[in-house]
Parts: sequence; C-alpha cells; structure tokens
Amino acid sequence: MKLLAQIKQSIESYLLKTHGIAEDAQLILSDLNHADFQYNGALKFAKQLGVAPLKIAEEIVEQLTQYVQDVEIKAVAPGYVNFIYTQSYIEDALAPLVTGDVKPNIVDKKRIMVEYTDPNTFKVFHIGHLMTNAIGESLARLFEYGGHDVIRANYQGDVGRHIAQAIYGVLNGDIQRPADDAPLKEKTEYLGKCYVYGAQQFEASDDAKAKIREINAHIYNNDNEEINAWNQKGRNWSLERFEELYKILNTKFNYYFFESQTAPIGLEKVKANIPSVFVESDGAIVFKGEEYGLHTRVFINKEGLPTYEAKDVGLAYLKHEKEPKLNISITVTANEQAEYFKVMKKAVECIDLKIASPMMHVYHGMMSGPGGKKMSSRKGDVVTGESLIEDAMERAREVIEEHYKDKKTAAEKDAIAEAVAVAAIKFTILKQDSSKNIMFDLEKALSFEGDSGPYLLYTNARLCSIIRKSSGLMNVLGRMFSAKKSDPVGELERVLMQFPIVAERAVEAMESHRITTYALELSRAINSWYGSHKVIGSGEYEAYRLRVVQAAQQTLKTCIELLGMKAVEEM
RNA sequence: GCUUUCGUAGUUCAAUGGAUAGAACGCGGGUUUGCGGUACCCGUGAUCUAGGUUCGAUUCCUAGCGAGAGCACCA
Repeated sequence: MKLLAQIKQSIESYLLKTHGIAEDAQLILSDLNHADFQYNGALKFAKQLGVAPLKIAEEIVEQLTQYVQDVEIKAVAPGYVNFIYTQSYIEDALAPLVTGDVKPNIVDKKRIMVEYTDPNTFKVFHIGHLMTNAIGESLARLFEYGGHDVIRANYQGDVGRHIAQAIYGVLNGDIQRPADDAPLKEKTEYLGKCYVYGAQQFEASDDAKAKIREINAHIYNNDNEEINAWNQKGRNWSLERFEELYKILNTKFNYYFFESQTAPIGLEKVKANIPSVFVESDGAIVFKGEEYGLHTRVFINKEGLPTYEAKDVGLAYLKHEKEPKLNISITVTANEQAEYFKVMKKAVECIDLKIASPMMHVYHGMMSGPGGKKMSSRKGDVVTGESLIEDAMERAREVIEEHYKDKKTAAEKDAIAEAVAVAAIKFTILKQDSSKNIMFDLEKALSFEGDSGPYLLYTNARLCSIIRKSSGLMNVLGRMFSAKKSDPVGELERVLMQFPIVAERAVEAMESHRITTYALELSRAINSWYGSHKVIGSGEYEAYRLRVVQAAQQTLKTCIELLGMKAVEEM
C-alpha cells in the first residue's frame, strides 16, 4: 500500500539524515485501543543516541506530519509513534479492498521453488503428507501473493526398499487382490497392506530380509519381468490415486521428480567426489558430518545402492538443471528430518556451493493424536491422510444434507461438503506456528463451532448471501457512494485496514498461520458487525454498508484462498 | 549419552524486546420479528523454576526440570 511505504521511507530517511542510522523501519500492528499501527524505533535508538525516546518520537511525528495527511500521528510516552487512519482515508481505502487490489509491499522479487507432499508409491498417503501438502501449498500461494515467482514441485519415491517390501508382500503375502476394474482407492489400499506385510516380515525373518534385498536389487537392475510388471502397475495405481487426492486438496504441481531419476545422478555425484567429500567406511560410502558439528550419514550402502541421502544429492542437481535461476529452493518435510537435512545440505555444499546455496528446509512439527502418540505409517494401525479426508467429508455431508435437504443437487452438495471438509483439515494444520507439534483432535477439527475452517467459510457465505440479495444495487455503488451517509469507522473497517501489514509479514516470515489468525479476527469482526448493522433496507446507509460487506468478503476470501481452501459462496 | 525443537488459562493455540498477554473449546449468564443463530454479547481463568542482560523480558543468554524428534547402511 502506498501510504505505508511512504511512511516507512520517511522514517528511514529521517533516521539516516538526522541520526546517521540505517534502519529498516518496520511498521507494526497496534492494539486497536491505541492506534491502527505504530513504529517503535524511538524506544530502540534512544539509548544509543543519548536522547529521550519521547523526544525522538516527537521529532518523527513532526517530520511525517509535513508529508502525510491521511493518518493522525501522535507521539506517546514512553516513545511510541502511533498512527490512526482518518475516516475519509478509510472510506477511500475500501475501494481497492473490494476489487482485491491490495498486495503486500515486497520489493525484492525472487524465484522460489517449493517442494512438498512427497508421498511414496506403494504406501498410503498418510497424515504427514497431508500436513506437508497443506503447509507447502499455502506457502506457495503466499509467495505468489507477495509477487514472487513460484514453482511447485513434488518429489515422489518410486524406488527403494519400501517398494521391494511391498512387492514381497504382493508375491508372498496372502492378501486379497482387487479386481482389475476395482476403484483406485481399493488398489492402493491393497498395496499399502502388502507394504505393511513386507515391512513386518523384513524385521521378523532373515529369509524374508534376504528375499527383499534381492527384489530391491532386481528393481535397481531392471532385470526381472514379474517384479518389473508389479513395480509398473503399482506405481501407476499409486500415482493416479495421488492425483485424485491433489485435486481434492486444491494442489497442482509444475514438476514431479522421482527417486528413480535422482538415484543415478546422486550415485554419480557421490562417486565422483570420493575421497574429497565422501569416504569409504565399513563397506559403505559416508559423509563425515562431525567436522561440521553434524553427524555421519551413509550415502551409498554396502550393496552399492544409493540411500535417501544420495538421491537427495541427485535431486538438488536435477532441480538446478531444470531451474538454474532459483533464489530459494524450499523443501517442506516433518521436523524429524531437520538434522538429516543439515548433513545432506552440507555434503552438497562440499561438492558444489552453487547448487547448495538456495537450499532451504522448512519443517513442520509432528502430528499426534489426543493420546499424544506418534502417527506412523509403518505399523499399519493408523489414521491415514485418506481416511481423515473421508471422515471429514462424511461428517460435512451429513450437515450439508440436513441444511439443504432437497434444495440442491447431490453434486452441488458434494462440492460444498468437500470444500468444508478440506477447510476443516487444513485449518487445523495451518492455525498454529507450523514448526511446532500439532495435537490433532478429530472431533475438534470437524467441529463447526469456534476457531475452525468451517467458521471462516460460514462467515464468507453469510456475506455472499447479502451480496447476492443486493445484486441490483451493486452496479450503481460507485456513483451512489459519495453522496450517501457513512457509519463512523468501527472495528471492522479498522481490522480490514490491517490486512496489508499482516500479509506482508506473513510473506516475509513465511508463516501461513499469521493469515489464519488474521482471518479469524476478521471473521469475528464481521460477525459482530453483522449483528449490529442492517445492510439491505438501511436507506441512506445502504451503499456504504454494502461496500463494507464487499470489502470484507473479498478480503476474507483472499485469506481463505491463501490457506489453500475454497471460499464457497453457500454452505 | 550427544544434538535439536519446544514449555503461556482446565484444554488447544496467538503475541518484530514495548502499552491492560489475545482467541477458541469448556464452565456461568444473556441476545431473535434484521439480510444464514454453524452467529453475537458479558463473565471466568495463564507466561515451568532459578539466575542474568535491559529503562522494559512470554520473547534474548545460562543452568535446572519436563515433553517431542534425530543420532550408519529405512524414507
């Protein structure tokens, strides 16, 4: 927003000229009881300059008052500079909010790749994938909103021991195979069961362990027809099923990378850097992280096969080959990989600094159930990402069915139920600082009351309903507006004005939960306003209030979409 | 053991080193002829402990206690 940028710049130039301080003057939100926003630099520099903070604040106010008329500026003890928008400025500022033209003020545009979701063929899509997907997608949307160039990538595991374990299960387990024309979901469930069986046998029996190793070697060498056929078939089933899920989750990717592509590249890069970076140890090729305060990890195992580590080295090269001009290359995973990622990145750095420098790890906490237990895909007995989506949809369908009875077609109701279910799940994941662990309470996530995804959608739908009912008026709003009466600016208008500052900070800090928190606050303000302001039929206030409704709806919709949800107009 | 992340109402979460620590659920009490009550309003209640830095600490530093995660051929 122009005004904010102008104020920021004025403060910066004042500090530089008068006090010789080069400062990135951050304007921050204030408690609405005090002001709309504030600058706290006077408190920060008072000591350093040997001047009373209030005096500096007063000087800043004096400086700014010369240039700026749209806000009231006050210096307040002990040294805050408070800014309060004028009524007329807020009335004017509603217009760009209505059209959605408010964008964060990000100067430094970057090219950013975000890699997220990363499920493995033959395995179920579990809750961790759901989390990574929700977080990665909302980050990507945030970056786009901030004006950055965004590339979405998904790195799917289609080789490795887990496949061998699954195929062992297919060939040796006594598990009912689905028919050729069975739904994809049944097919992938079958593969999941085979994997669980194979993984259990791997631990339980030396004979199975040997056979699985053999199968794994066959996969890498591509030299056994039956194994190849199952590998192909299972891979296709899984990938097609994942696409169904991505669609439900409102995600699309620009690039799909596969471990089968990265493995040979990684193998070659690692081998080419022995012994300068990697060394042989106990029959394996390892990277000694201890020299950098990290730990040692195996990149090529005894059998000469690349591990996850080597494949990730290959992935780094593959990304660079496809997108050589990346400023930032983000990988979103669970925090259990935090230490791993440091070692892997350091190894890539030792090979080629240029490849490693954009690499950045964004990790999220682990999700646990109300019992506090880790949710794992290895033991079988778990809530999966798929089952969670299904449960949520089923619950949402009941409510929607109850609400609409036979007023809408089944397809319409289904679409609404899907949007509500996805919002419920994503909200739970995105409502808090994502690096912390998440306690997932199924009941609470699906609840339609209080802090929840459905609450945001409901608020939006309420506003849409008013807009629909006033469609005739909307067209003439522009010319009616200035001639009619406005309400005194209240909480809702002022919360709306906070959006640019919130969005800017969310983009810079890469923190989607700031959008969630704001969306909740906005929704509360909207519902509260709704209770005390009649819109349609409010006579001379109608035009102004409709504009407030439009600005609020547009802003809330933007928030909902930044979180990767669908802002349905009815629910 | 080492490394790492975290510790805020009864519960689940907020708060660039700044003003009276902000919500939701729960609990108690209210609001309807006005556009969607899946809403709104009022009340209730919290910064793990001990030091330190600072005009000022939930935030930064140190130690302790407690919880999660990682630490060699899985991903």
